[in-house]
Amino acid sequence: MKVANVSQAPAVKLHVLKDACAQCSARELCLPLGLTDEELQRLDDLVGSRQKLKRGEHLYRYGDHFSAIYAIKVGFFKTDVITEDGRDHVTGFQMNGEILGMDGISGDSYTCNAIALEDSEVCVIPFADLEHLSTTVPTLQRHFHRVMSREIVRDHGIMMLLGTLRAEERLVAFLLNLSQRYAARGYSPTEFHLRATRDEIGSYLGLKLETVSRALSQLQDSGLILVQQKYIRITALDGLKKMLQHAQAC
Amino acid sequence: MKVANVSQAPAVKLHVLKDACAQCSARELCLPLGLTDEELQRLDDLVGSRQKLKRGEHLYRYGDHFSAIYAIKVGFFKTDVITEDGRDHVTGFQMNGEILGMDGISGDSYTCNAIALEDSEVCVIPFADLEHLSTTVPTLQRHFHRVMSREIVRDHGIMMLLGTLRAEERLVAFLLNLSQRYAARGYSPTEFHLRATRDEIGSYLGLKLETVSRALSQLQDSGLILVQQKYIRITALDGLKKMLQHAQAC
DNA sequence: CGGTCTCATTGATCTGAGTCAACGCAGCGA
DNA sequence: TCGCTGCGTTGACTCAGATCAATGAGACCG
Repeated sequence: MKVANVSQAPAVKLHVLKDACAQCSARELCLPLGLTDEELQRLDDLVGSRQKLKRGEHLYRYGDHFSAIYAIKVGFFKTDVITEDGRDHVTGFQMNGEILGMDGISGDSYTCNAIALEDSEVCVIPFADLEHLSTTVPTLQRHFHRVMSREIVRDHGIMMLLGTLRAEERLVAFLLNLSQRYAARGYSPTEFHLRATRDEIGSYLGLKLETVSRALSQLQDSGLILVQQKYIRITALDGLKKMLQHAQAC
Repeated sequence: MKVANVSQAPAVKLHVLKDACAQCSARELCLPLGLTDEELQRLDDLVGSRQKLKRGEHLYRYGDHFSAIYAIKVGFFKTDVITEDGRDHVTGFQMNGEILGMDGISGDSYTCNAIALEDSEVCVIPFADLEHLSTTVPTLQRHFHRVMSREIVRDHGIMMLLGTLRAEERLVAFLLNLSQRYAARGYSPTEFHLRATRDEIGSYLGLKLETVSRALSQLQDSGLILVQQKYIRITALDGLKKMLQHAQAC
């Protein structure tokens, strides 16, 4: 019995390593950018555990005690905030290689809900450990700061979108953003499945679900995209991009 | 000549210290929270210099090379982004004790413009030095992460505002936010001068300047505030707060 | 396989905010 | 002092997107 356990231990360990940062397909987009093998190993050790979520499950909720950030290994998430008067608003959609939970750092509790929109898996990164490790691995520290900063820049972009674009333009910006992120992951930039409902997309873009539906239909009628429920195919990528560049003409 | 310089040096140094973090009125809101005297001294050394700006001057521009973040010592700023099609959008207003420039970390260049809305003074914090110091002062590292996270949370709040609130509610949220920030600085929470024009406020809130003007007039007619150009006096703070809580009833 | 549930589409109507335009006011410089 | 300029206010009209309502399309399940 004991012997069997010991002999199996290395196999288990090997399995863990196979899933770890060094082999992760999301690696390039996640934290471990430009680390040496040795540093990478230390990051592997840092990642406490992986966590699987079924579609619809919460990764964390508003008010939960903050102790970790999460790197999405596979899957698709949304984050939303609930206002005091009950309305909710989707603040973002996150896909593999992206980091969730940085909103929790400032007040030691999460300020939004993170919900899996499909079966997903995340790497749990205990935040205290990350801070500790980054004092001795400057590359990691630097990269983490970049990740947080990128989140700020991204949010500014959304604020701009919400503040200045019209309904159809918002949809176009949303689709182009997805396209570009899928491309960065080696997926098709012109063909993908929306994981979110029209309602969730509308909430994110500051529109009603009917408006989202109409805008999609209109883009289809213009011959720029093809829509079948959640399946989207971009048939004129340049056409979409031009819509944003010439937006002021309207 | 030489002797004179030498004898003056300490006096200058003293003057610098008088302005430094330990004595700064913005201290509590800025970076040096909960540092020991010795750590505070090291932060003082870190702050490379102070920089004065006249009203209307840029602290930095979109595309400028990033090398420092800025702590506002006195004054009031706005940040804005310009879209590819020429429209611009105000992403935030910053006051003393707040940090500017974190958008520049991710891409080594600033992604927005920071403009003084009144004569201002900032502390220049070379970012490389900050990162270096924070590897040996955990409190500083922690606090900096909190500051970045708070920026993310704040942005989520604005996204919610832009996505779900109606014009008048946005104005109310804006005024309450200013009120609360002035209160945190020991100024009156019910009486202050707007530093921004109606156009800038409108851009920030995703409204046109006429709508901002109308909404202010309407709030005044409702007896909640008093408006005289840029001077604002909140006469019913609770009334304003209730407007946001009961917003869904509309 | 029919019933139910969720999500999406489309049409008709309404309305809040945008647009256009006129006017007022304060500050500034000649 | 006057006229200019930038900013703010207010009114009349328009329109993009919200609202209300009906219908359709899958997915799931007993």
